[in-house]
Amino acid sequence: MNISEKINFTDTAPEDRSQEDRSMAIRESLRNAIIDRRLAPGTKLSESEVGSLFDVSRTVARAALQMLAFEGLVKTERNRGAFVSNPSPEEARQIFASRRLIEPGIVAAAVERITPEDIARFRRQLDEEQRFLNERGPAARRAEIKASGDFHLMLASVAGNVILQRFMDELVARSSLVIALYGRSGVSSCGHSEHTAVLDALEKGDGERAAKLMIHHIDHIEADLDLQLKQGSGLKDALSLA
Amino acid sequence: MNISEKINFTDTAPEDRSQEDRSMAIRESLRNAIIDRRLAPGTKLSESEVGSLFDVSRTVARAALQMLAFEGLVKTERNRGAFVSNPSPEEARQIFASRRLIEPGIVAAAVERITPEDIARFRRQLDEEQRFLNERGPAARRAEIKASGDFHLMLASVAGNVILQRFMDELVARSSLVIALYGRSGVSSCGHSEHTAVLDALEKGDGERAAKLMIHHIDHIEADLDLQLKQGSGLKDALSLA
DNA sequence: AATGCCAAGATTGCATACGATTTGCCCAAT
DNA sequence: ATTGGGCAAATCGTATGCAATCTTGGCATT
Repeated sequence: MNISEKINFTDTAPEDRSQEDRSMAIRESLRNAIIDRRLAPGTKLSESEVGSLFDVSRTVARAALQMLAFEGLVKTERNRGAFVSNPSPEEARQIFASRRLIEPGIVAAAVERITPEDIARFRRQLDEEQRFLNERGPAARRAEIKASGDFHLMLASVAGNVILQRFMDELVARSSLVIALYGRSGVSSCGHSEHTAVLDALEKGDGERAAKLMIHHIDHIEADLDLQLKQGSGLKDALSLA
Repeated sequence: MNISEKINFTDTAPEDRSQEDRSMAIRESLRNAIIDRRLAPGTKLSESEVGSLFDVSRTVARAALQMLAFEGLVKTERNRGAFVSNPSPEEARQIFASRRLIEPGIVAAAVERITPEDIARFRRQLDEEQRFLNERGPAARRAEIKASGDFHLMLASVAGNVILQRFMDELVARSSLVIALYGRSGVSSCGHSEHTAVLDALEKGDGERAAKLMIHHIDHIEADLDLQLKQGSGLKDALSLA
């Protein structure tokens, strides 16, 4: 099984100023492939394979994998390699608990700083989201998941706290993995209407309401998951070893 | 100027099971050196120097520096090297804003899970903190800052969310840097009595009150900073370049 | 004396080589 | 037929070498 066809090499931002760091570009590309499920959880990402795919040596491929490991998107096992993370139900719960804690604060900060231009950008983003929602096929599904996460990231961006923004980057990415593994209804996973409701409250300057809506939204996402089932890999988990 | 004397090679945990990863040990050692100010902000950490200090090649030293860069403790400039971070006042504000958001949630989670054994551990920790507070000299100051941060980390640990725990790891470490740069009264920086007050509320099961006390505590730490002054290095900052 | 320029030294970015560890397979022995 | 041992392939961990880039010191010029 080759992963080459799963990678979209045009992922790198067009404004790729002077190849700042090639490992960063590789990280972005792999990140995108993981969060919209072109790379399934458990997939092995060997250093040499990644390296030859991007025409770099193992050194720089390794750096990219280390970064992904740091943000929890891949897990590395010593002398074995890197694998796309397979978050456990417990991990999933902690991810959403963290989001429930952080996102209301982000909303509260955003309501103070959001501009009409921001609102317009959000509306465009939501339109696109809607578009993918109406389409069929796996590609549209992927795009929808991505767009849905982007809404939360845009919110973090206008909140203006780069640290929280980075935390959200990680949480949204890992949420995508969790939804891929445990999502049940799938399409309705990240209710589009709830995004617009949050945005409406923000536009009216009602931070309280926006924060409440956001919490409900996160609750709904988590409620759509089936976190009871043990993941299939079994044994290790069944025996709760390692 | 040699940094070798600033590093404490016994930092690595005694339970160093089978050298899991040498770069991790180096990271820990450097981290500790940074957060208790043996390495001042702005200090250059060259790959070869770090490597020879720990008797490893540049490859593994580099990995350690990359990890530290990821958690914001060092900044790397392309083709120039890695430097201990020099957080700006704005960064400092964002760090404390993040803590104000996250720590009350951690306290709320901790009150549900804390055990009498945990309480006893906390009391011992606070006693030690007090001990350092009474001593004089830079070594005691450093130990006090470290112990004060450890209180917050222990809290995150009993809260039981490993993701938030990692976020707090980063935030506490960066806070130490900020206090080193902008702290004014220094010793009273992280009021010891406020820690005991939080713990008392936790012991009584009063999560509401503990969370409120924690917010006030964070406010006090930040209020003790002087974030108006531009950092001394001048010029670059005065012109707000780079 | 101050400024601009150039070359030498130092340091990083990256690739590659080699040893160590793990995995998988094959074959023999029970 | 199943189990156990051992060898081979694959992959990772680490060191090191080379090219590119940046810094620094000195020298010439204004």
